[in-house]
Amino acid sequence: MDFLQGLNPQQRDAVCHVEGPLLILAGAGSGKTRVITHRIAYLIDAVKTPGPSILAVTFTNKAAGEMRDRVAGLVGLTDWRRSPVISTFHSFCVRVLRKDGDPLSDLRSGFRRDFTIYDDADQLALIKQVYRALGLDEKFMPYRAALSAISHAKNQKETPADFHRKATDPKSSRLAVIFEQYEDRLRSANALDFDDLLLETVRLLHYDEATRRAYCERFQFLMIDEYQDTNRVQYELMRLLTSTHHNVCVVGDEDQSIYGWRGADIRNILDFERDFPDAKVIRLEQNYRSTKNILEAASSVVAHNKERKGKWLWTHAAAGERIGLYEAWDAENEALFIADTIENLLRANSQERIAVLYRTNAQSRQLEEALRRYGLKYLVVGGLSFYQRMEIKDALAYLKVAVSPHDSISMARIVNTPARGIGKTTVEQIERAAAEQRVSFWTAMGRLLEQKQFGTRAEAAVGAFRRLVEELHDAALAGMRVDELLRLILERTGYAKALENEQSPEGESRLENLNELLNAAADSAERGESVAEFLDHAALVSESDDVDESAQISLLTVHNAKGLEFPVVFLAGMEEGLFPHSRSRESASALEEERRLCYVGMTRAQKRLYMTWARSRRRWGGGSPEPCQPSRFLREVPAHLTERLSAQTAVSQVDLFLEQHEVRETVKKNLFTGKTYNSLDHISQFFAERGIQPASSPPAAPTRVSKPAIAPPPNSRPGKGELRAGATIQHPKYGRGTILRREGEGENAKLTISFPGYGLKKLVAKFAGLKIDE
DNA sequence: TGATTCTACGGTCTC
DNA sequence: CGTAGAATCA
Repeated sequence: MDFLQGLNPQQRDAVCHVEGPLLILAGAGSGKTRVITHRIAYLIDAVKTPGPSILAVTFTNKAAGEMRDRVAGLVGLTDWRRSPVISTFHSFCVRVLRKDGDPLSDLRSGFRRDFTIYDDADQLALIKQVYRALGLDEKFMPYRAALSAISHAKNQKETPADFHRKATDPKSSRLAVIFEQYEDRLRSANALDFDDLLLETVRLLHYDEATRRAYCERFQFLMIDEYQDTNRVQYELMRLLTSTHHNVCVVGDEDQSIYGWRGADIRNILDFERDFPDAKVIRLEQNYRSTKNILEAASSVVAHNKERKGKWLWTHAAAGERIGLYEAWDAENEALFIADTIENLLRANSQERIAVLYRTNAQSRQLEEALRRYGLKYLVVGGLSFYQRMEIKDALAYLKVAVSPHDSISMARIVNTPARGIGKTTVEQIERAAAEQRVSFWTAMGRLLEQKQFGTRAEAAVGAFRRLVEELHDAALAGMRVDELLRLILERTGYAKALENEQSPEGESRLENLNELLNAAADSAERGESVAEFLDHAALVSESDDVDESAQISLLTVHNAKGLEFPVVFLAGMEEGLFPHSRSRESASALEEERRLCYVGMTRAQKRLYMTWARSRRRWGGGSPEPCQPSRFLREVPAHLTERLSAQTAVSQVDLFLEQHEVRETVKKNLFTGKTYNSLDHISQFFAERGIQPASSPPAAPTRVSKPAIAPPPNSRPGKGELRAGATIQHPKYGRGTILRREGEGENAKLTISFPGYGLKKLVAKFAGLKIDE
């Protein structure tokens, strides 16, 4: 097969370049992925490079999966042993550490290859624990701010000791203590956070020459996608992996660098030629995606930036329609305009794919409401993802604990879930002991138990819990399949039972989700993966991995839209303070990043681009609307490329005070069941990662959810002299009532009782002081 | 002890 | 408006 067929001269140059460093500056829509995949195929097929000696790194699992599929399609590889390694930075590092991480225990106390990964929810829980231990609350500094300070420090290779040394005021020395405890706790839990995955891999390769040499020899060719978004640590990793050869090809676009706040260092791409003086630079400037007008508008905006290498994209495409500008009265009107326009577009072409992009997730709600009023189906990307759901996090926490009982964050999550009588005081007691003795929660719990430090009630509860964890841990050690282990967990912990007993639509939905997780676990086990591997996958899925491009109408943040394209794009909320965001106003470089973000948004559009703004917008629910100024980015679009739009008649006709409430309710409900309804499909797809090409996904499911019926109370079975369902009782305050439901046994049983005139009450038998009516 | 209600507070993007 | 933590109640 000829991999050069259908490529333009620059693309062809890039594909044929074999030895030595290569920088590809690939403008938006210039066929970047095509070049990367063809180059890999070329290396394998024409240069006869063995697949496994090629490493290609991307930022998202989705991008990696797509690339794998496309390469496989080009060279017809079905045997994974001959395939190139295509993965994300994070997955790659996890693989290295799990396989060859042993020497790291010299550098990091307590490190073992069976470490757990802390995702950002875990990190948040961890920092909260640290705060609590130090008697701090968010008034000192928001959790997120502390985490981001720590993350930045780590990425600069700063230690808590450095922080202490630099600390001049009480606040920064307090922060140093937080940092120190955070790190301590990670170590005693044998856990690595996202930063650590990269950082420790770098330290390992730096420290252990044999390992480094092995990896350098194995990977003769290294390719890095989205190079403009790499941070300093990723850069170092790249340098280490190319320390014996310089066969590194990086692909990026400085105009699309939008992750500076996350530590991406734009210098990495700006300075590549200085780092590798013999680098060849290829510019891909022909755009194959957008119309001339859209391309020119976007280029004009980004041209206002100073920090760039400078390139000007061109296209053979026709001018196309002009950029539609709409000025709305308020945010609601803006949303209705968008919904109305979409309806018209769909009437003209029912197959049209449309995206509504916005700066902040909070904007999605109003847009959702408007689309619902029009009865339009849509898909929100990046809401609550499958793995962030409570029941899924709980189940995964149990799995993590089964694998590694020292994982204190997971332990804290499940120690009393479902409720088993280990209350706040007991948990605090154990946590205090753990912090004092610098051991894990699990170890501390065992010690306290042996020293008989608990009261009788707590002792029984903790003892039972310990036996439960031991049982699960033994099962995990014995190599039980992950789906069986999960089933065991759900059964032995009473988790599934508790949900069944709820008899509520919500409980049912949670059970369904857990079933879905079981399916994924079964698939994973079928592929011969261990429990730990299953957990690694779960930790490394990201929001943007479940973007479903086949959905007709997508709502997503501009950040999430990176790498995607849509025939029609709306950019909503183009206002000063929102886009560019108010947080970026002080710094020139932050403002440039906002501008690049705007550029990314605009260049997602193929045929038609709309930009809208509202003259007033309320910051949140109850507050009063605040006046807004149009975004400066709107002024940076040359006037001759735009057309002003006015509201369609339909918009003013929509009058919905009555409907509004209902719509709100529906949206709310949907937050629970429907918002990411597609991620259920995607989870199995994700776990099938290396597997078969997924069948093209069906269009988005209808989002008009029917209200779930309230479950009727279970049949009453009258019993004599007992607090049974159906019994009639007397309450000191509420008088006569009927027991509808009973949960649990003995004096701790919870009773749901209907009192005429007072409604339903949930009471605990031993506190309620009930008398049975004869 | 655990569930429910109340209150105070606050907002980017997220591997 | 939504959330998280505190206060309250049974």
